[in-house]
Parts: sequence; C-alpha cells; structure tokens
Amino acid sequence: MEEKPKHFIDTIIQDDLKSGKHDTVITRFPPEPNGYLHIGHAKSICLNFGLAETYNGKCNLRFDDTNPIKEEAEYVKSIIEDVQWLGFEWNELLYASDYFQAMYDFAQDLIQKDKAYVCELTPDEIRATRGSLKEPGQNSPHRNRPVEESVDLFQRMKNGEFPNGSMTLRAKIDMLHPNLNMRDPIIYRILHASHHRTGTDWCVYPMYDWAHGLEDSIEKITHSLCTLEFEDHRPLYDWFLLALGVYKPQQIEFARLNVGYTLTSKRKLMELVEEGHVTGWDDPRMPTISGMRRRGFSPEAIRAFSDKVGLAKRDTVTDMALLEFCVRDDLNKSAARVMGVLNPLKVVITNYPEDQVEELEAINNPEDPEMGKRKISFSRELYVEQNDFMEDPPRKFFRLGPGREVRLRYAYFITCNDVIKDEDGNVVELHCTYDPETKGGSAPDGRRVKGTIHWVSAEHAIDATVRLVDRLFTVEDPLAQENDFHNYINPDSMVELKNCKVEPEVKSFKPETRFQFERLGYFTIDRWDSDTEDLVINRTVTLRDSWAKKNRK
RNA sequence: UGGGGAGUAGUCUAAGGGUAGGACAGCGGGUUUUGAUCCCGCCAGUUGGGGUUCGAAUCCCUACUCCCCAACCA
Repeated sequence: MEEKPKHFIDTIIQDDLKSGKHDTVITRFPPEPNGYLHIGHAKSICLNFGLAETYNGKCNLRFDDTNPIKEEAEYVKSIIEDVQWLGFEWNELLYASDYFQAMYDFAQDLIQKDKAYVCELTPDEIRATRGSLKEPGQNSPHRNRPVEESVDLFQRMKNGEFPNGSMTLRAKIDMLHPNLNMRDPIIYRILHASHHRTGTDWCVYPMYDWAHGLEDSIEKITHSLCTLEFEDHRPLYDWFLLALGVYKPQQIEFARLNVGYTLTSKRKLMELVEEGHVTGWDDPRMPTISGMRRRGFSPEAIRAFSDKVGLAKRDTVTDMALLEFCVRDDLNKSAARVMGVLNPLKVVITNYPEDQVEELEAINNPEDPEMGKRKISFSRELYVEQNDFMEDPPRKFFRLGPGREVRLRYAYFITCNDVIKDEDGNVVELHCTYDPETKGGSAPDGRRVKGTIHWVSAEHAIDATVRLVDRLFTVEDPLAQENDFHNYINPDSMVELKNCKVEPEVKSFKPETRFQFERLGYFTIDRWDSDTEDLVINRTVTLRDSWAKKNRK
C-alpha cells in the first residue's frame, strides 16, 4: 500500500485511502453476457480484480444482463470459466437482473419526485426530438403529465399492457443540454422477451445508464472503472444517484485495449464466428480469452501482459509483439522441451547398425533443473526438418548440407554424404554418417560444429497434426483501412500440417499441456480436437528466430 | 463551428517547475548442445507557435491533429 502507484487510477485509490474517503476498495467486473470475453476484457479483469487484491478489497463479478434480446446463458458460462481460468476469485457472483425489482422501485421513486415521466413518443419521434450535435432537443408532449398518470402508466407498462416500443419511461432532465445523454434519457423500455434468468417475469427492462449506477450503488462499489466511451455518461450516472439520494461510487474511465493485427470488438468477433471465418469463439486464432487459452497462452502470460500494457486515457494500439514477449517469457520458464519435426526429411545413418536402438538422455527444461531428464530413442533412420537442409547452402547456414557436419541435439555429430532425389528433383532422403565418438553431442577431440538440429527416430516417432496459428489479419489496424475489415483477414492464419513426426513423449501430454518443440516454438495439445488416436497440436508462438529474421531482409 | 476526452522514441508507459526514465520492437556484441534463453551495449521521444520562469513534457495563451457522443445497445 506504500508502493508507488502503478497508474492514474491507482493514484486515485491511494489518495482516497489516505484521505479517508474510503477505507476499503470494492470494484466490479461487469460484462454483458452477449459474447465471449477478449483480451481487452482480460485487461479490465486484471485491473479490477488486481486492484482489489492489492488493497485487500473485494471485486464482484456482475453480469450486466439488462437486455434479454442479446444475452444468453452460454455466454454467462463462458465468462465465468474465463475469469476463473485467469486465476481470479470474485467476492460475489451477481447479476443485474437480481436488482430488477429494486430498480423498478427506484424508478417509481424518481417518478414520485417528478424527475421521470412516461413518454408515448415512437422511437422515430424520440430520435427526431432529441436534436443533434448542434441542435437542441424539444420537449416531449408528455413531459409534464401529472405524476399520478406516469405512476399508473409505468405500472401498466410493467404489467405488460402495452406493446414493445409504445412507451418509455424517461428521466426529466434537460432537452437543451449540450450533452445528448442528458436530453431526457430513456430509463425503461418495454420488451416482451424472455430473459435468461427471469424468464417472462418482466415486460420492462432498465437501460444501461439507469441500471449500471444502481448496481454499483447497491454493491457499494468504491471505484467504478469503465472505458472512455462512458465519459459522456458520467454526468448522468451522477445525476441519477444524486436524484435518488443514494450512495454514489466514483466512475473513472480508462482507454480500452487495442492490439495490432486483431480485433477487440465483440460485435465484429461475432461476425467472424457467424460468417465462418473462424471455427468458433474459441478458435485458436481468436483474441478471445478462450481462444488464447486454446492456442496455448498461459493465464500468467496474459496477466503479465495486462500489467505491461499500462493504463492511461489515450487511444492506443498495443504491439502484438508485447503479448508474444509475455507468452515466451512465461513459457520459457515453465514449458517442457521435446523434439518434433513439422516437415520431415528422412535421414539414414549409413554406418549405424541396422537394428540398433540407443536411449539418449535429454534435458526437459534447461531453465528449470527440477523438471528433470528423459530418455529419447536413437536409431538408424531419423527425420529432420526439411529447412534444416540446403543443397547449396550459404556459409552462414549452420545446418545440414552436402559434406557438412552438424550435431543432432543430445545425440551425435553427423555428416551428410548423399542427397537422394525423386524424379522431379525433390530431395527426399539424406544419407549421412555419424561419429560414434560424439555420443551425447560432444566430441572428445574438441572438434566443434556450428549447428545443432532437432530430430526424431523414424521408428519411434508418432504422427501428429500441427496447426500453425498466425495473426488473424494482414494489417495492423484492420478497422482503420479504406475497405471493410473482411478484406484483411489473413488467409494463412491457420495452416494445418498433417503427418508431423514427434517424440513419443508427447502422447503422454494431457490436453492443454504447454510445451516447446525445440528450435520451433511453444505448442499445446488442442483441448477439444486432440485424442490418443489423432494428436492435434496448436502452435502458440514461435521462438524468436534471428536466422529467419536475417533472411527476411 | 454542441459537448466530452487525448497528444512523450516505431509501440506502450513514467516523470506534475529542476539530468526526459522503463518495457517491447530494432541494431551490435558476448555466452550457449535450441540461430532460443541469459548477459552487455547502442539507437530513438515531449504535436506546432508564443508566453511566464534562473529553469517548462509539466503553468498560461494559441493553433493543429486524433478519439467518443445524435440505439427503446452496453
């Protein structure tokens, strides 16, 4: 608590604690269950739960379920799962719908105070009389109807006596107000719809501005954090709570997170799902929490990222590279290493005995000795990566080429003698010799090799399908382009490789195990599509590759 | 041309009158049985113009640029 504040909201909280305005911190994460949570929500979750954690306060998970037309129980379920997976515990699990009766009662109170009225204007008429950015609005003809009449009408709205759209309850504020939100905003609309929790109990549903402040107030939220677009709503938030004379939390706005080469808009993500550009909300390419999970991102990495992106009030696009850094940084420490060959090229060790098999020792994680060692089988026929061989390599290519010697990781030095091709001239096999003196990978004569490559024993390797997951879009900001964002969907965002050859060790990995294929990247076992018959592996992120980078230029 | 916000290296973010700092990215080097990790170094910034001040990213004026608001969405 004595710590230097991490950002402007942290500063406000520390000041409030110091001044005695509050003696505790109560925050909330208030998602609408109308879609899956994405990386932007992860930032908000980490912020709200993190602040509560830091100051020994509380954070509620509260579903802002005031619009039955868009909300579904499926989304509630996914959101609960996502928050838990990220590793946070809520103080209470709540729903705005828990407060429907209380909100209704407060609305009656507002009418009694002559600060709200039932309006019978149609949606078109309301729009027409709201004015515009530079034109003031006009009063509704029902604005000054007697309180009793509004009381009666509102009750009958609730009782379902009127059709959708025929009436609204509006706050009586100021149709001339320069802030459009203050021009007699609607606080209740008629909706004959079934709600995921309250069924058909209600025919009227509160609007966001009415509901949200009340939810915060009822829960005694100290700091109500939301994104910048609600800055214009703060005067209304305050007006309602002041008008009712109830506890008023402080709303504080921060800039939402944007990340390059992807989208953080629930609506647009839903389009990608519904139009079949991805396989679902949790497609490994999606920036949803469930998508990132399936791709192999760890909760720790996402939390570290949320911490590193910072918090301020300006619109920004965070570099995807930062997210990738956080993922690598965490997985480097935690993920076991194994070997896998994505594009296999057969290698025959011509001087290695036909039926011999040796068990060689390999380190599971050089960053963590606790993770131990394992045995890997070596034999006469192996697979190596196709791009670890070049027929006519440049000098700086530290891998296999005719006459070149390399080290097979944890095994032997081998030298390439013959290149076997098919009739089309494609390299299909290499004939190499090994140096029996170099077992384990070091030469007694002190001879050094420039390259070390990964391999698997042909006889022992198992097949796997590997999905190379890449950025979803071809441009950094798909919404800032001349054309619709659909034009920038990356056609190679997920390339599936069949018949990859991997260490048999991988078969023992449970779904969602995160591991490294040495020299390639971090991978995970797909939580849905993989089984013991058909191993399906997603590439989370590549390793940094300065060789590839050099060649790109 | 109504209202509300915001402008600091390529990106994100500190510094609130006193040496513009950190992270990511990039570049260079060292170690290395992963061209990974790790270590060292470098590059690079206050939107423009005035003013106040010994001293301004910070205070004042002004210009400019960008974002949000006209759902019975949240």
